[in-house]
Amino acid sequence: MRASSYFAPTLREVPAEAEIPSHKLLLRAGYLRKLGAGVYTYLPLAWKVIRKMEQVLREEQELINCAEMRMPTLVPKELMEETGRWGLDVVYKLQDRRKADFALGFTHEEVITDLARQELRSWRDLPVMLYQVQTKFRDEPRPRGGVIRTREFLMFDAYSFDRDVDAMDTSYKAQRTAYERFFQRIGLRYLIVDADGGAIGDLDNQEFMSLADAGEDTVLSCDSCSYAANAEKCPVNPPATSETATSVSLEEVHTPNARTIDEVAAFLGTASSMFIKTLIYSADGKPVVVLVRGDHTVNDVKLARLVGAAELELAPEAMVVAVTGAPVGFAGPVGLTGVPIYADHAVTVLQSAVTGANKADFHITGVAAGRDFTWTVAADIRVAEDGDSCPMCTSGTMRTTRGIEIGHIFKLGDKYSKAMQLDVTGDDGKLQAIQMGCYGIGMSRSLAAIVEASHDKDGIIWPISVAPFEVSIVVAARQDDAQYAAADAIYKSMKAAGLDVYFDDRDERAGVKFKDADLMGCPIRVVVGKGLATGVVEVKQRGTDVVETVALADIIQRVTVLKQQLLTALNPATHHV
RNA sequence: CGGGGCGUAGCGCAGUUGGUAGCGCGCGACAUUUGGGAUGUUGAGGUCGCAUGUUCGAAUCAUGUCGCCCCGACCA
Repeated sequence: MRASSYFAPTLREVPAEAEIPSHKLLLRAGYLRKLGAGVYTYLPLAWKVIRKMEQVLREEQELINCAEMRMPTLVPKELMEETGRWGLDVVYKLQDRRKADFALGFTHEEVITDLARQELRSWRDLPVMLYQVQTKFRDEPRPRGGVIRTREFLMFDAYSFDRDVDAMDTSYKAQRTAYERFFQRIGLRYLIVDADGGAIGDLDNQEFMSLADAGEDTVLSCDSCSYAANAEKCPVNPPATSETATSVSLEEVHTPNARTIDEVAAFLGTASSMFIKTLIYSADGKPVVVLVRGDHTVNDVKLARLVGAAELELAPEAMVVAVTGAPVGFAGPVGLTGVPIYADHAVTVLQSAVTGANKADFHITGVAAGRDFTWTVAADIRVAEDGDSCPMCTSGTMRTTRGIEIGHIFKLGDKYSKAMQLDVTGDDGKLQAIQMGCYGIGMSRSLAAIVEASHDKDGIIWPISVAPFEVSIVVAARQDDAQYAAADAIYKSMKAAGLDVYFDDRDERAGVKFKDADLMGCPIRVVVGKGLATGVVEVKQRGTDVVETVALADIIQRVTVLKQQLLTALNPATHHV
């Protein structure tokens, strides 16, 4: 491709809307433009990267016998109602001229399951794995981070259909391997973490996380074993030792205007870890009391699963007053009756704690768990934190980092097949529900994740497997006939040699072209300039400062070898994450 | 949806006590330059997000509204 007739509008200044590196660079380097909040146009460069990612994905899916297909974007309301998802807030809805309702596909379990139940008859038809790469629509409450979370985005989604749980496990593992190879080949380092399945279910599911400061998720990983989990999933070990019982007695203390843990802790001069944080939740409209240590945070996901509530949120003020008899900020477990009390393990060993007195402007000190209050259920309901002991190997320590969720694989079991009567005749002649799995990769998000992980102050540094161009040629002085002729000849022969090459033949000053080349981020740069007088050109790898001088006659050969080396470095057989 | 911030030229921004708009970059032309975002001369480009109101007069004040960004909620 010749720059003189290409469309890659670069910006010298960073648009005010961008904050994270990938967003800034993708805008500046001419990959993306915003149309509205969470709605982006992928300019030629970005689209080319996406297409290259897709190609790698296709090769890997082919290896596990997963076939590409394409489902509609318009999904009839009736189908969505079968699984109860028509009413979800994230669904974009529209009507046709006959007033028929449709959803814009935000995922395709319903469509694929409908197809499968019409076509799959016998266990002999299984297994089947299918995938597509398609635009998804979700009415996100808050799009953010450029292309990290958008309302319209490109996603790979695959679905597996198996006769039983063992076969489903096999499909799940095959996809996991395909994912590992895919991410390695596109040069994106990742961590596989245990995750919460959200509304889709609570069977085995794992997320592929690209570690980045701009990530939306908190990831905990063990510094000793290989265990890692999303913070919303990560189990917390119960306290190893219980505190020795003390004979401190209860004392009511006046704490005027001190409502938060920090305020009361400062007022009393007591550490927040000695507090019992008492929160009133509304679980499907009914009050529930939750106790965690003052320095801990309630894990809403764990709590919702424990309580078994569909809707769980902090109770409105009126409910708090009704339950505790005090305004918000003075709740405590002592003397609370008639409401289920869920206590985190860490709370059940406290022996001289501070908590609210269920009375305005008063707290109680010297509170002993078991002696002064009891609980309905003691469980793990707090968010895991940096420094916690590992729930798997118990000898390691968990450390936190931020991560971008680039892939998620799920075992669905029979959740959708039962809801939608997807069954086949088994080898015993009886109908049985199919075991499903579903697998997703955020393509546009992965694009951003690569940039987050691979850039410097000058621009993007693409892994060669997905770079928009493998090589970029810069003619230092376009108006020098000899230079231009040489560069043009190199360009043509590189194309003939099968290299994906970008030729910056614009009549710009050399500096401008160098800056743009760095921004764009192609892995190999060839400069045709002064050296031409002695028959040489320069070769430089993006991200390094080593400049190689290569004889004109050897340039194709040299660049081809370099390309091969860079590709080999990304090969799953040799590339260890 | 709650909290905070911002809407003025393609991009980044300024605009005083209310008097009908400016700077830098970018863009066009010309000249001089030419290996890391050149310099000079000159030129084009704006219903100041939108609406209503106050006023002789509104980018500026008031009310409303729309949009965008960040934090939180939310995120199959």
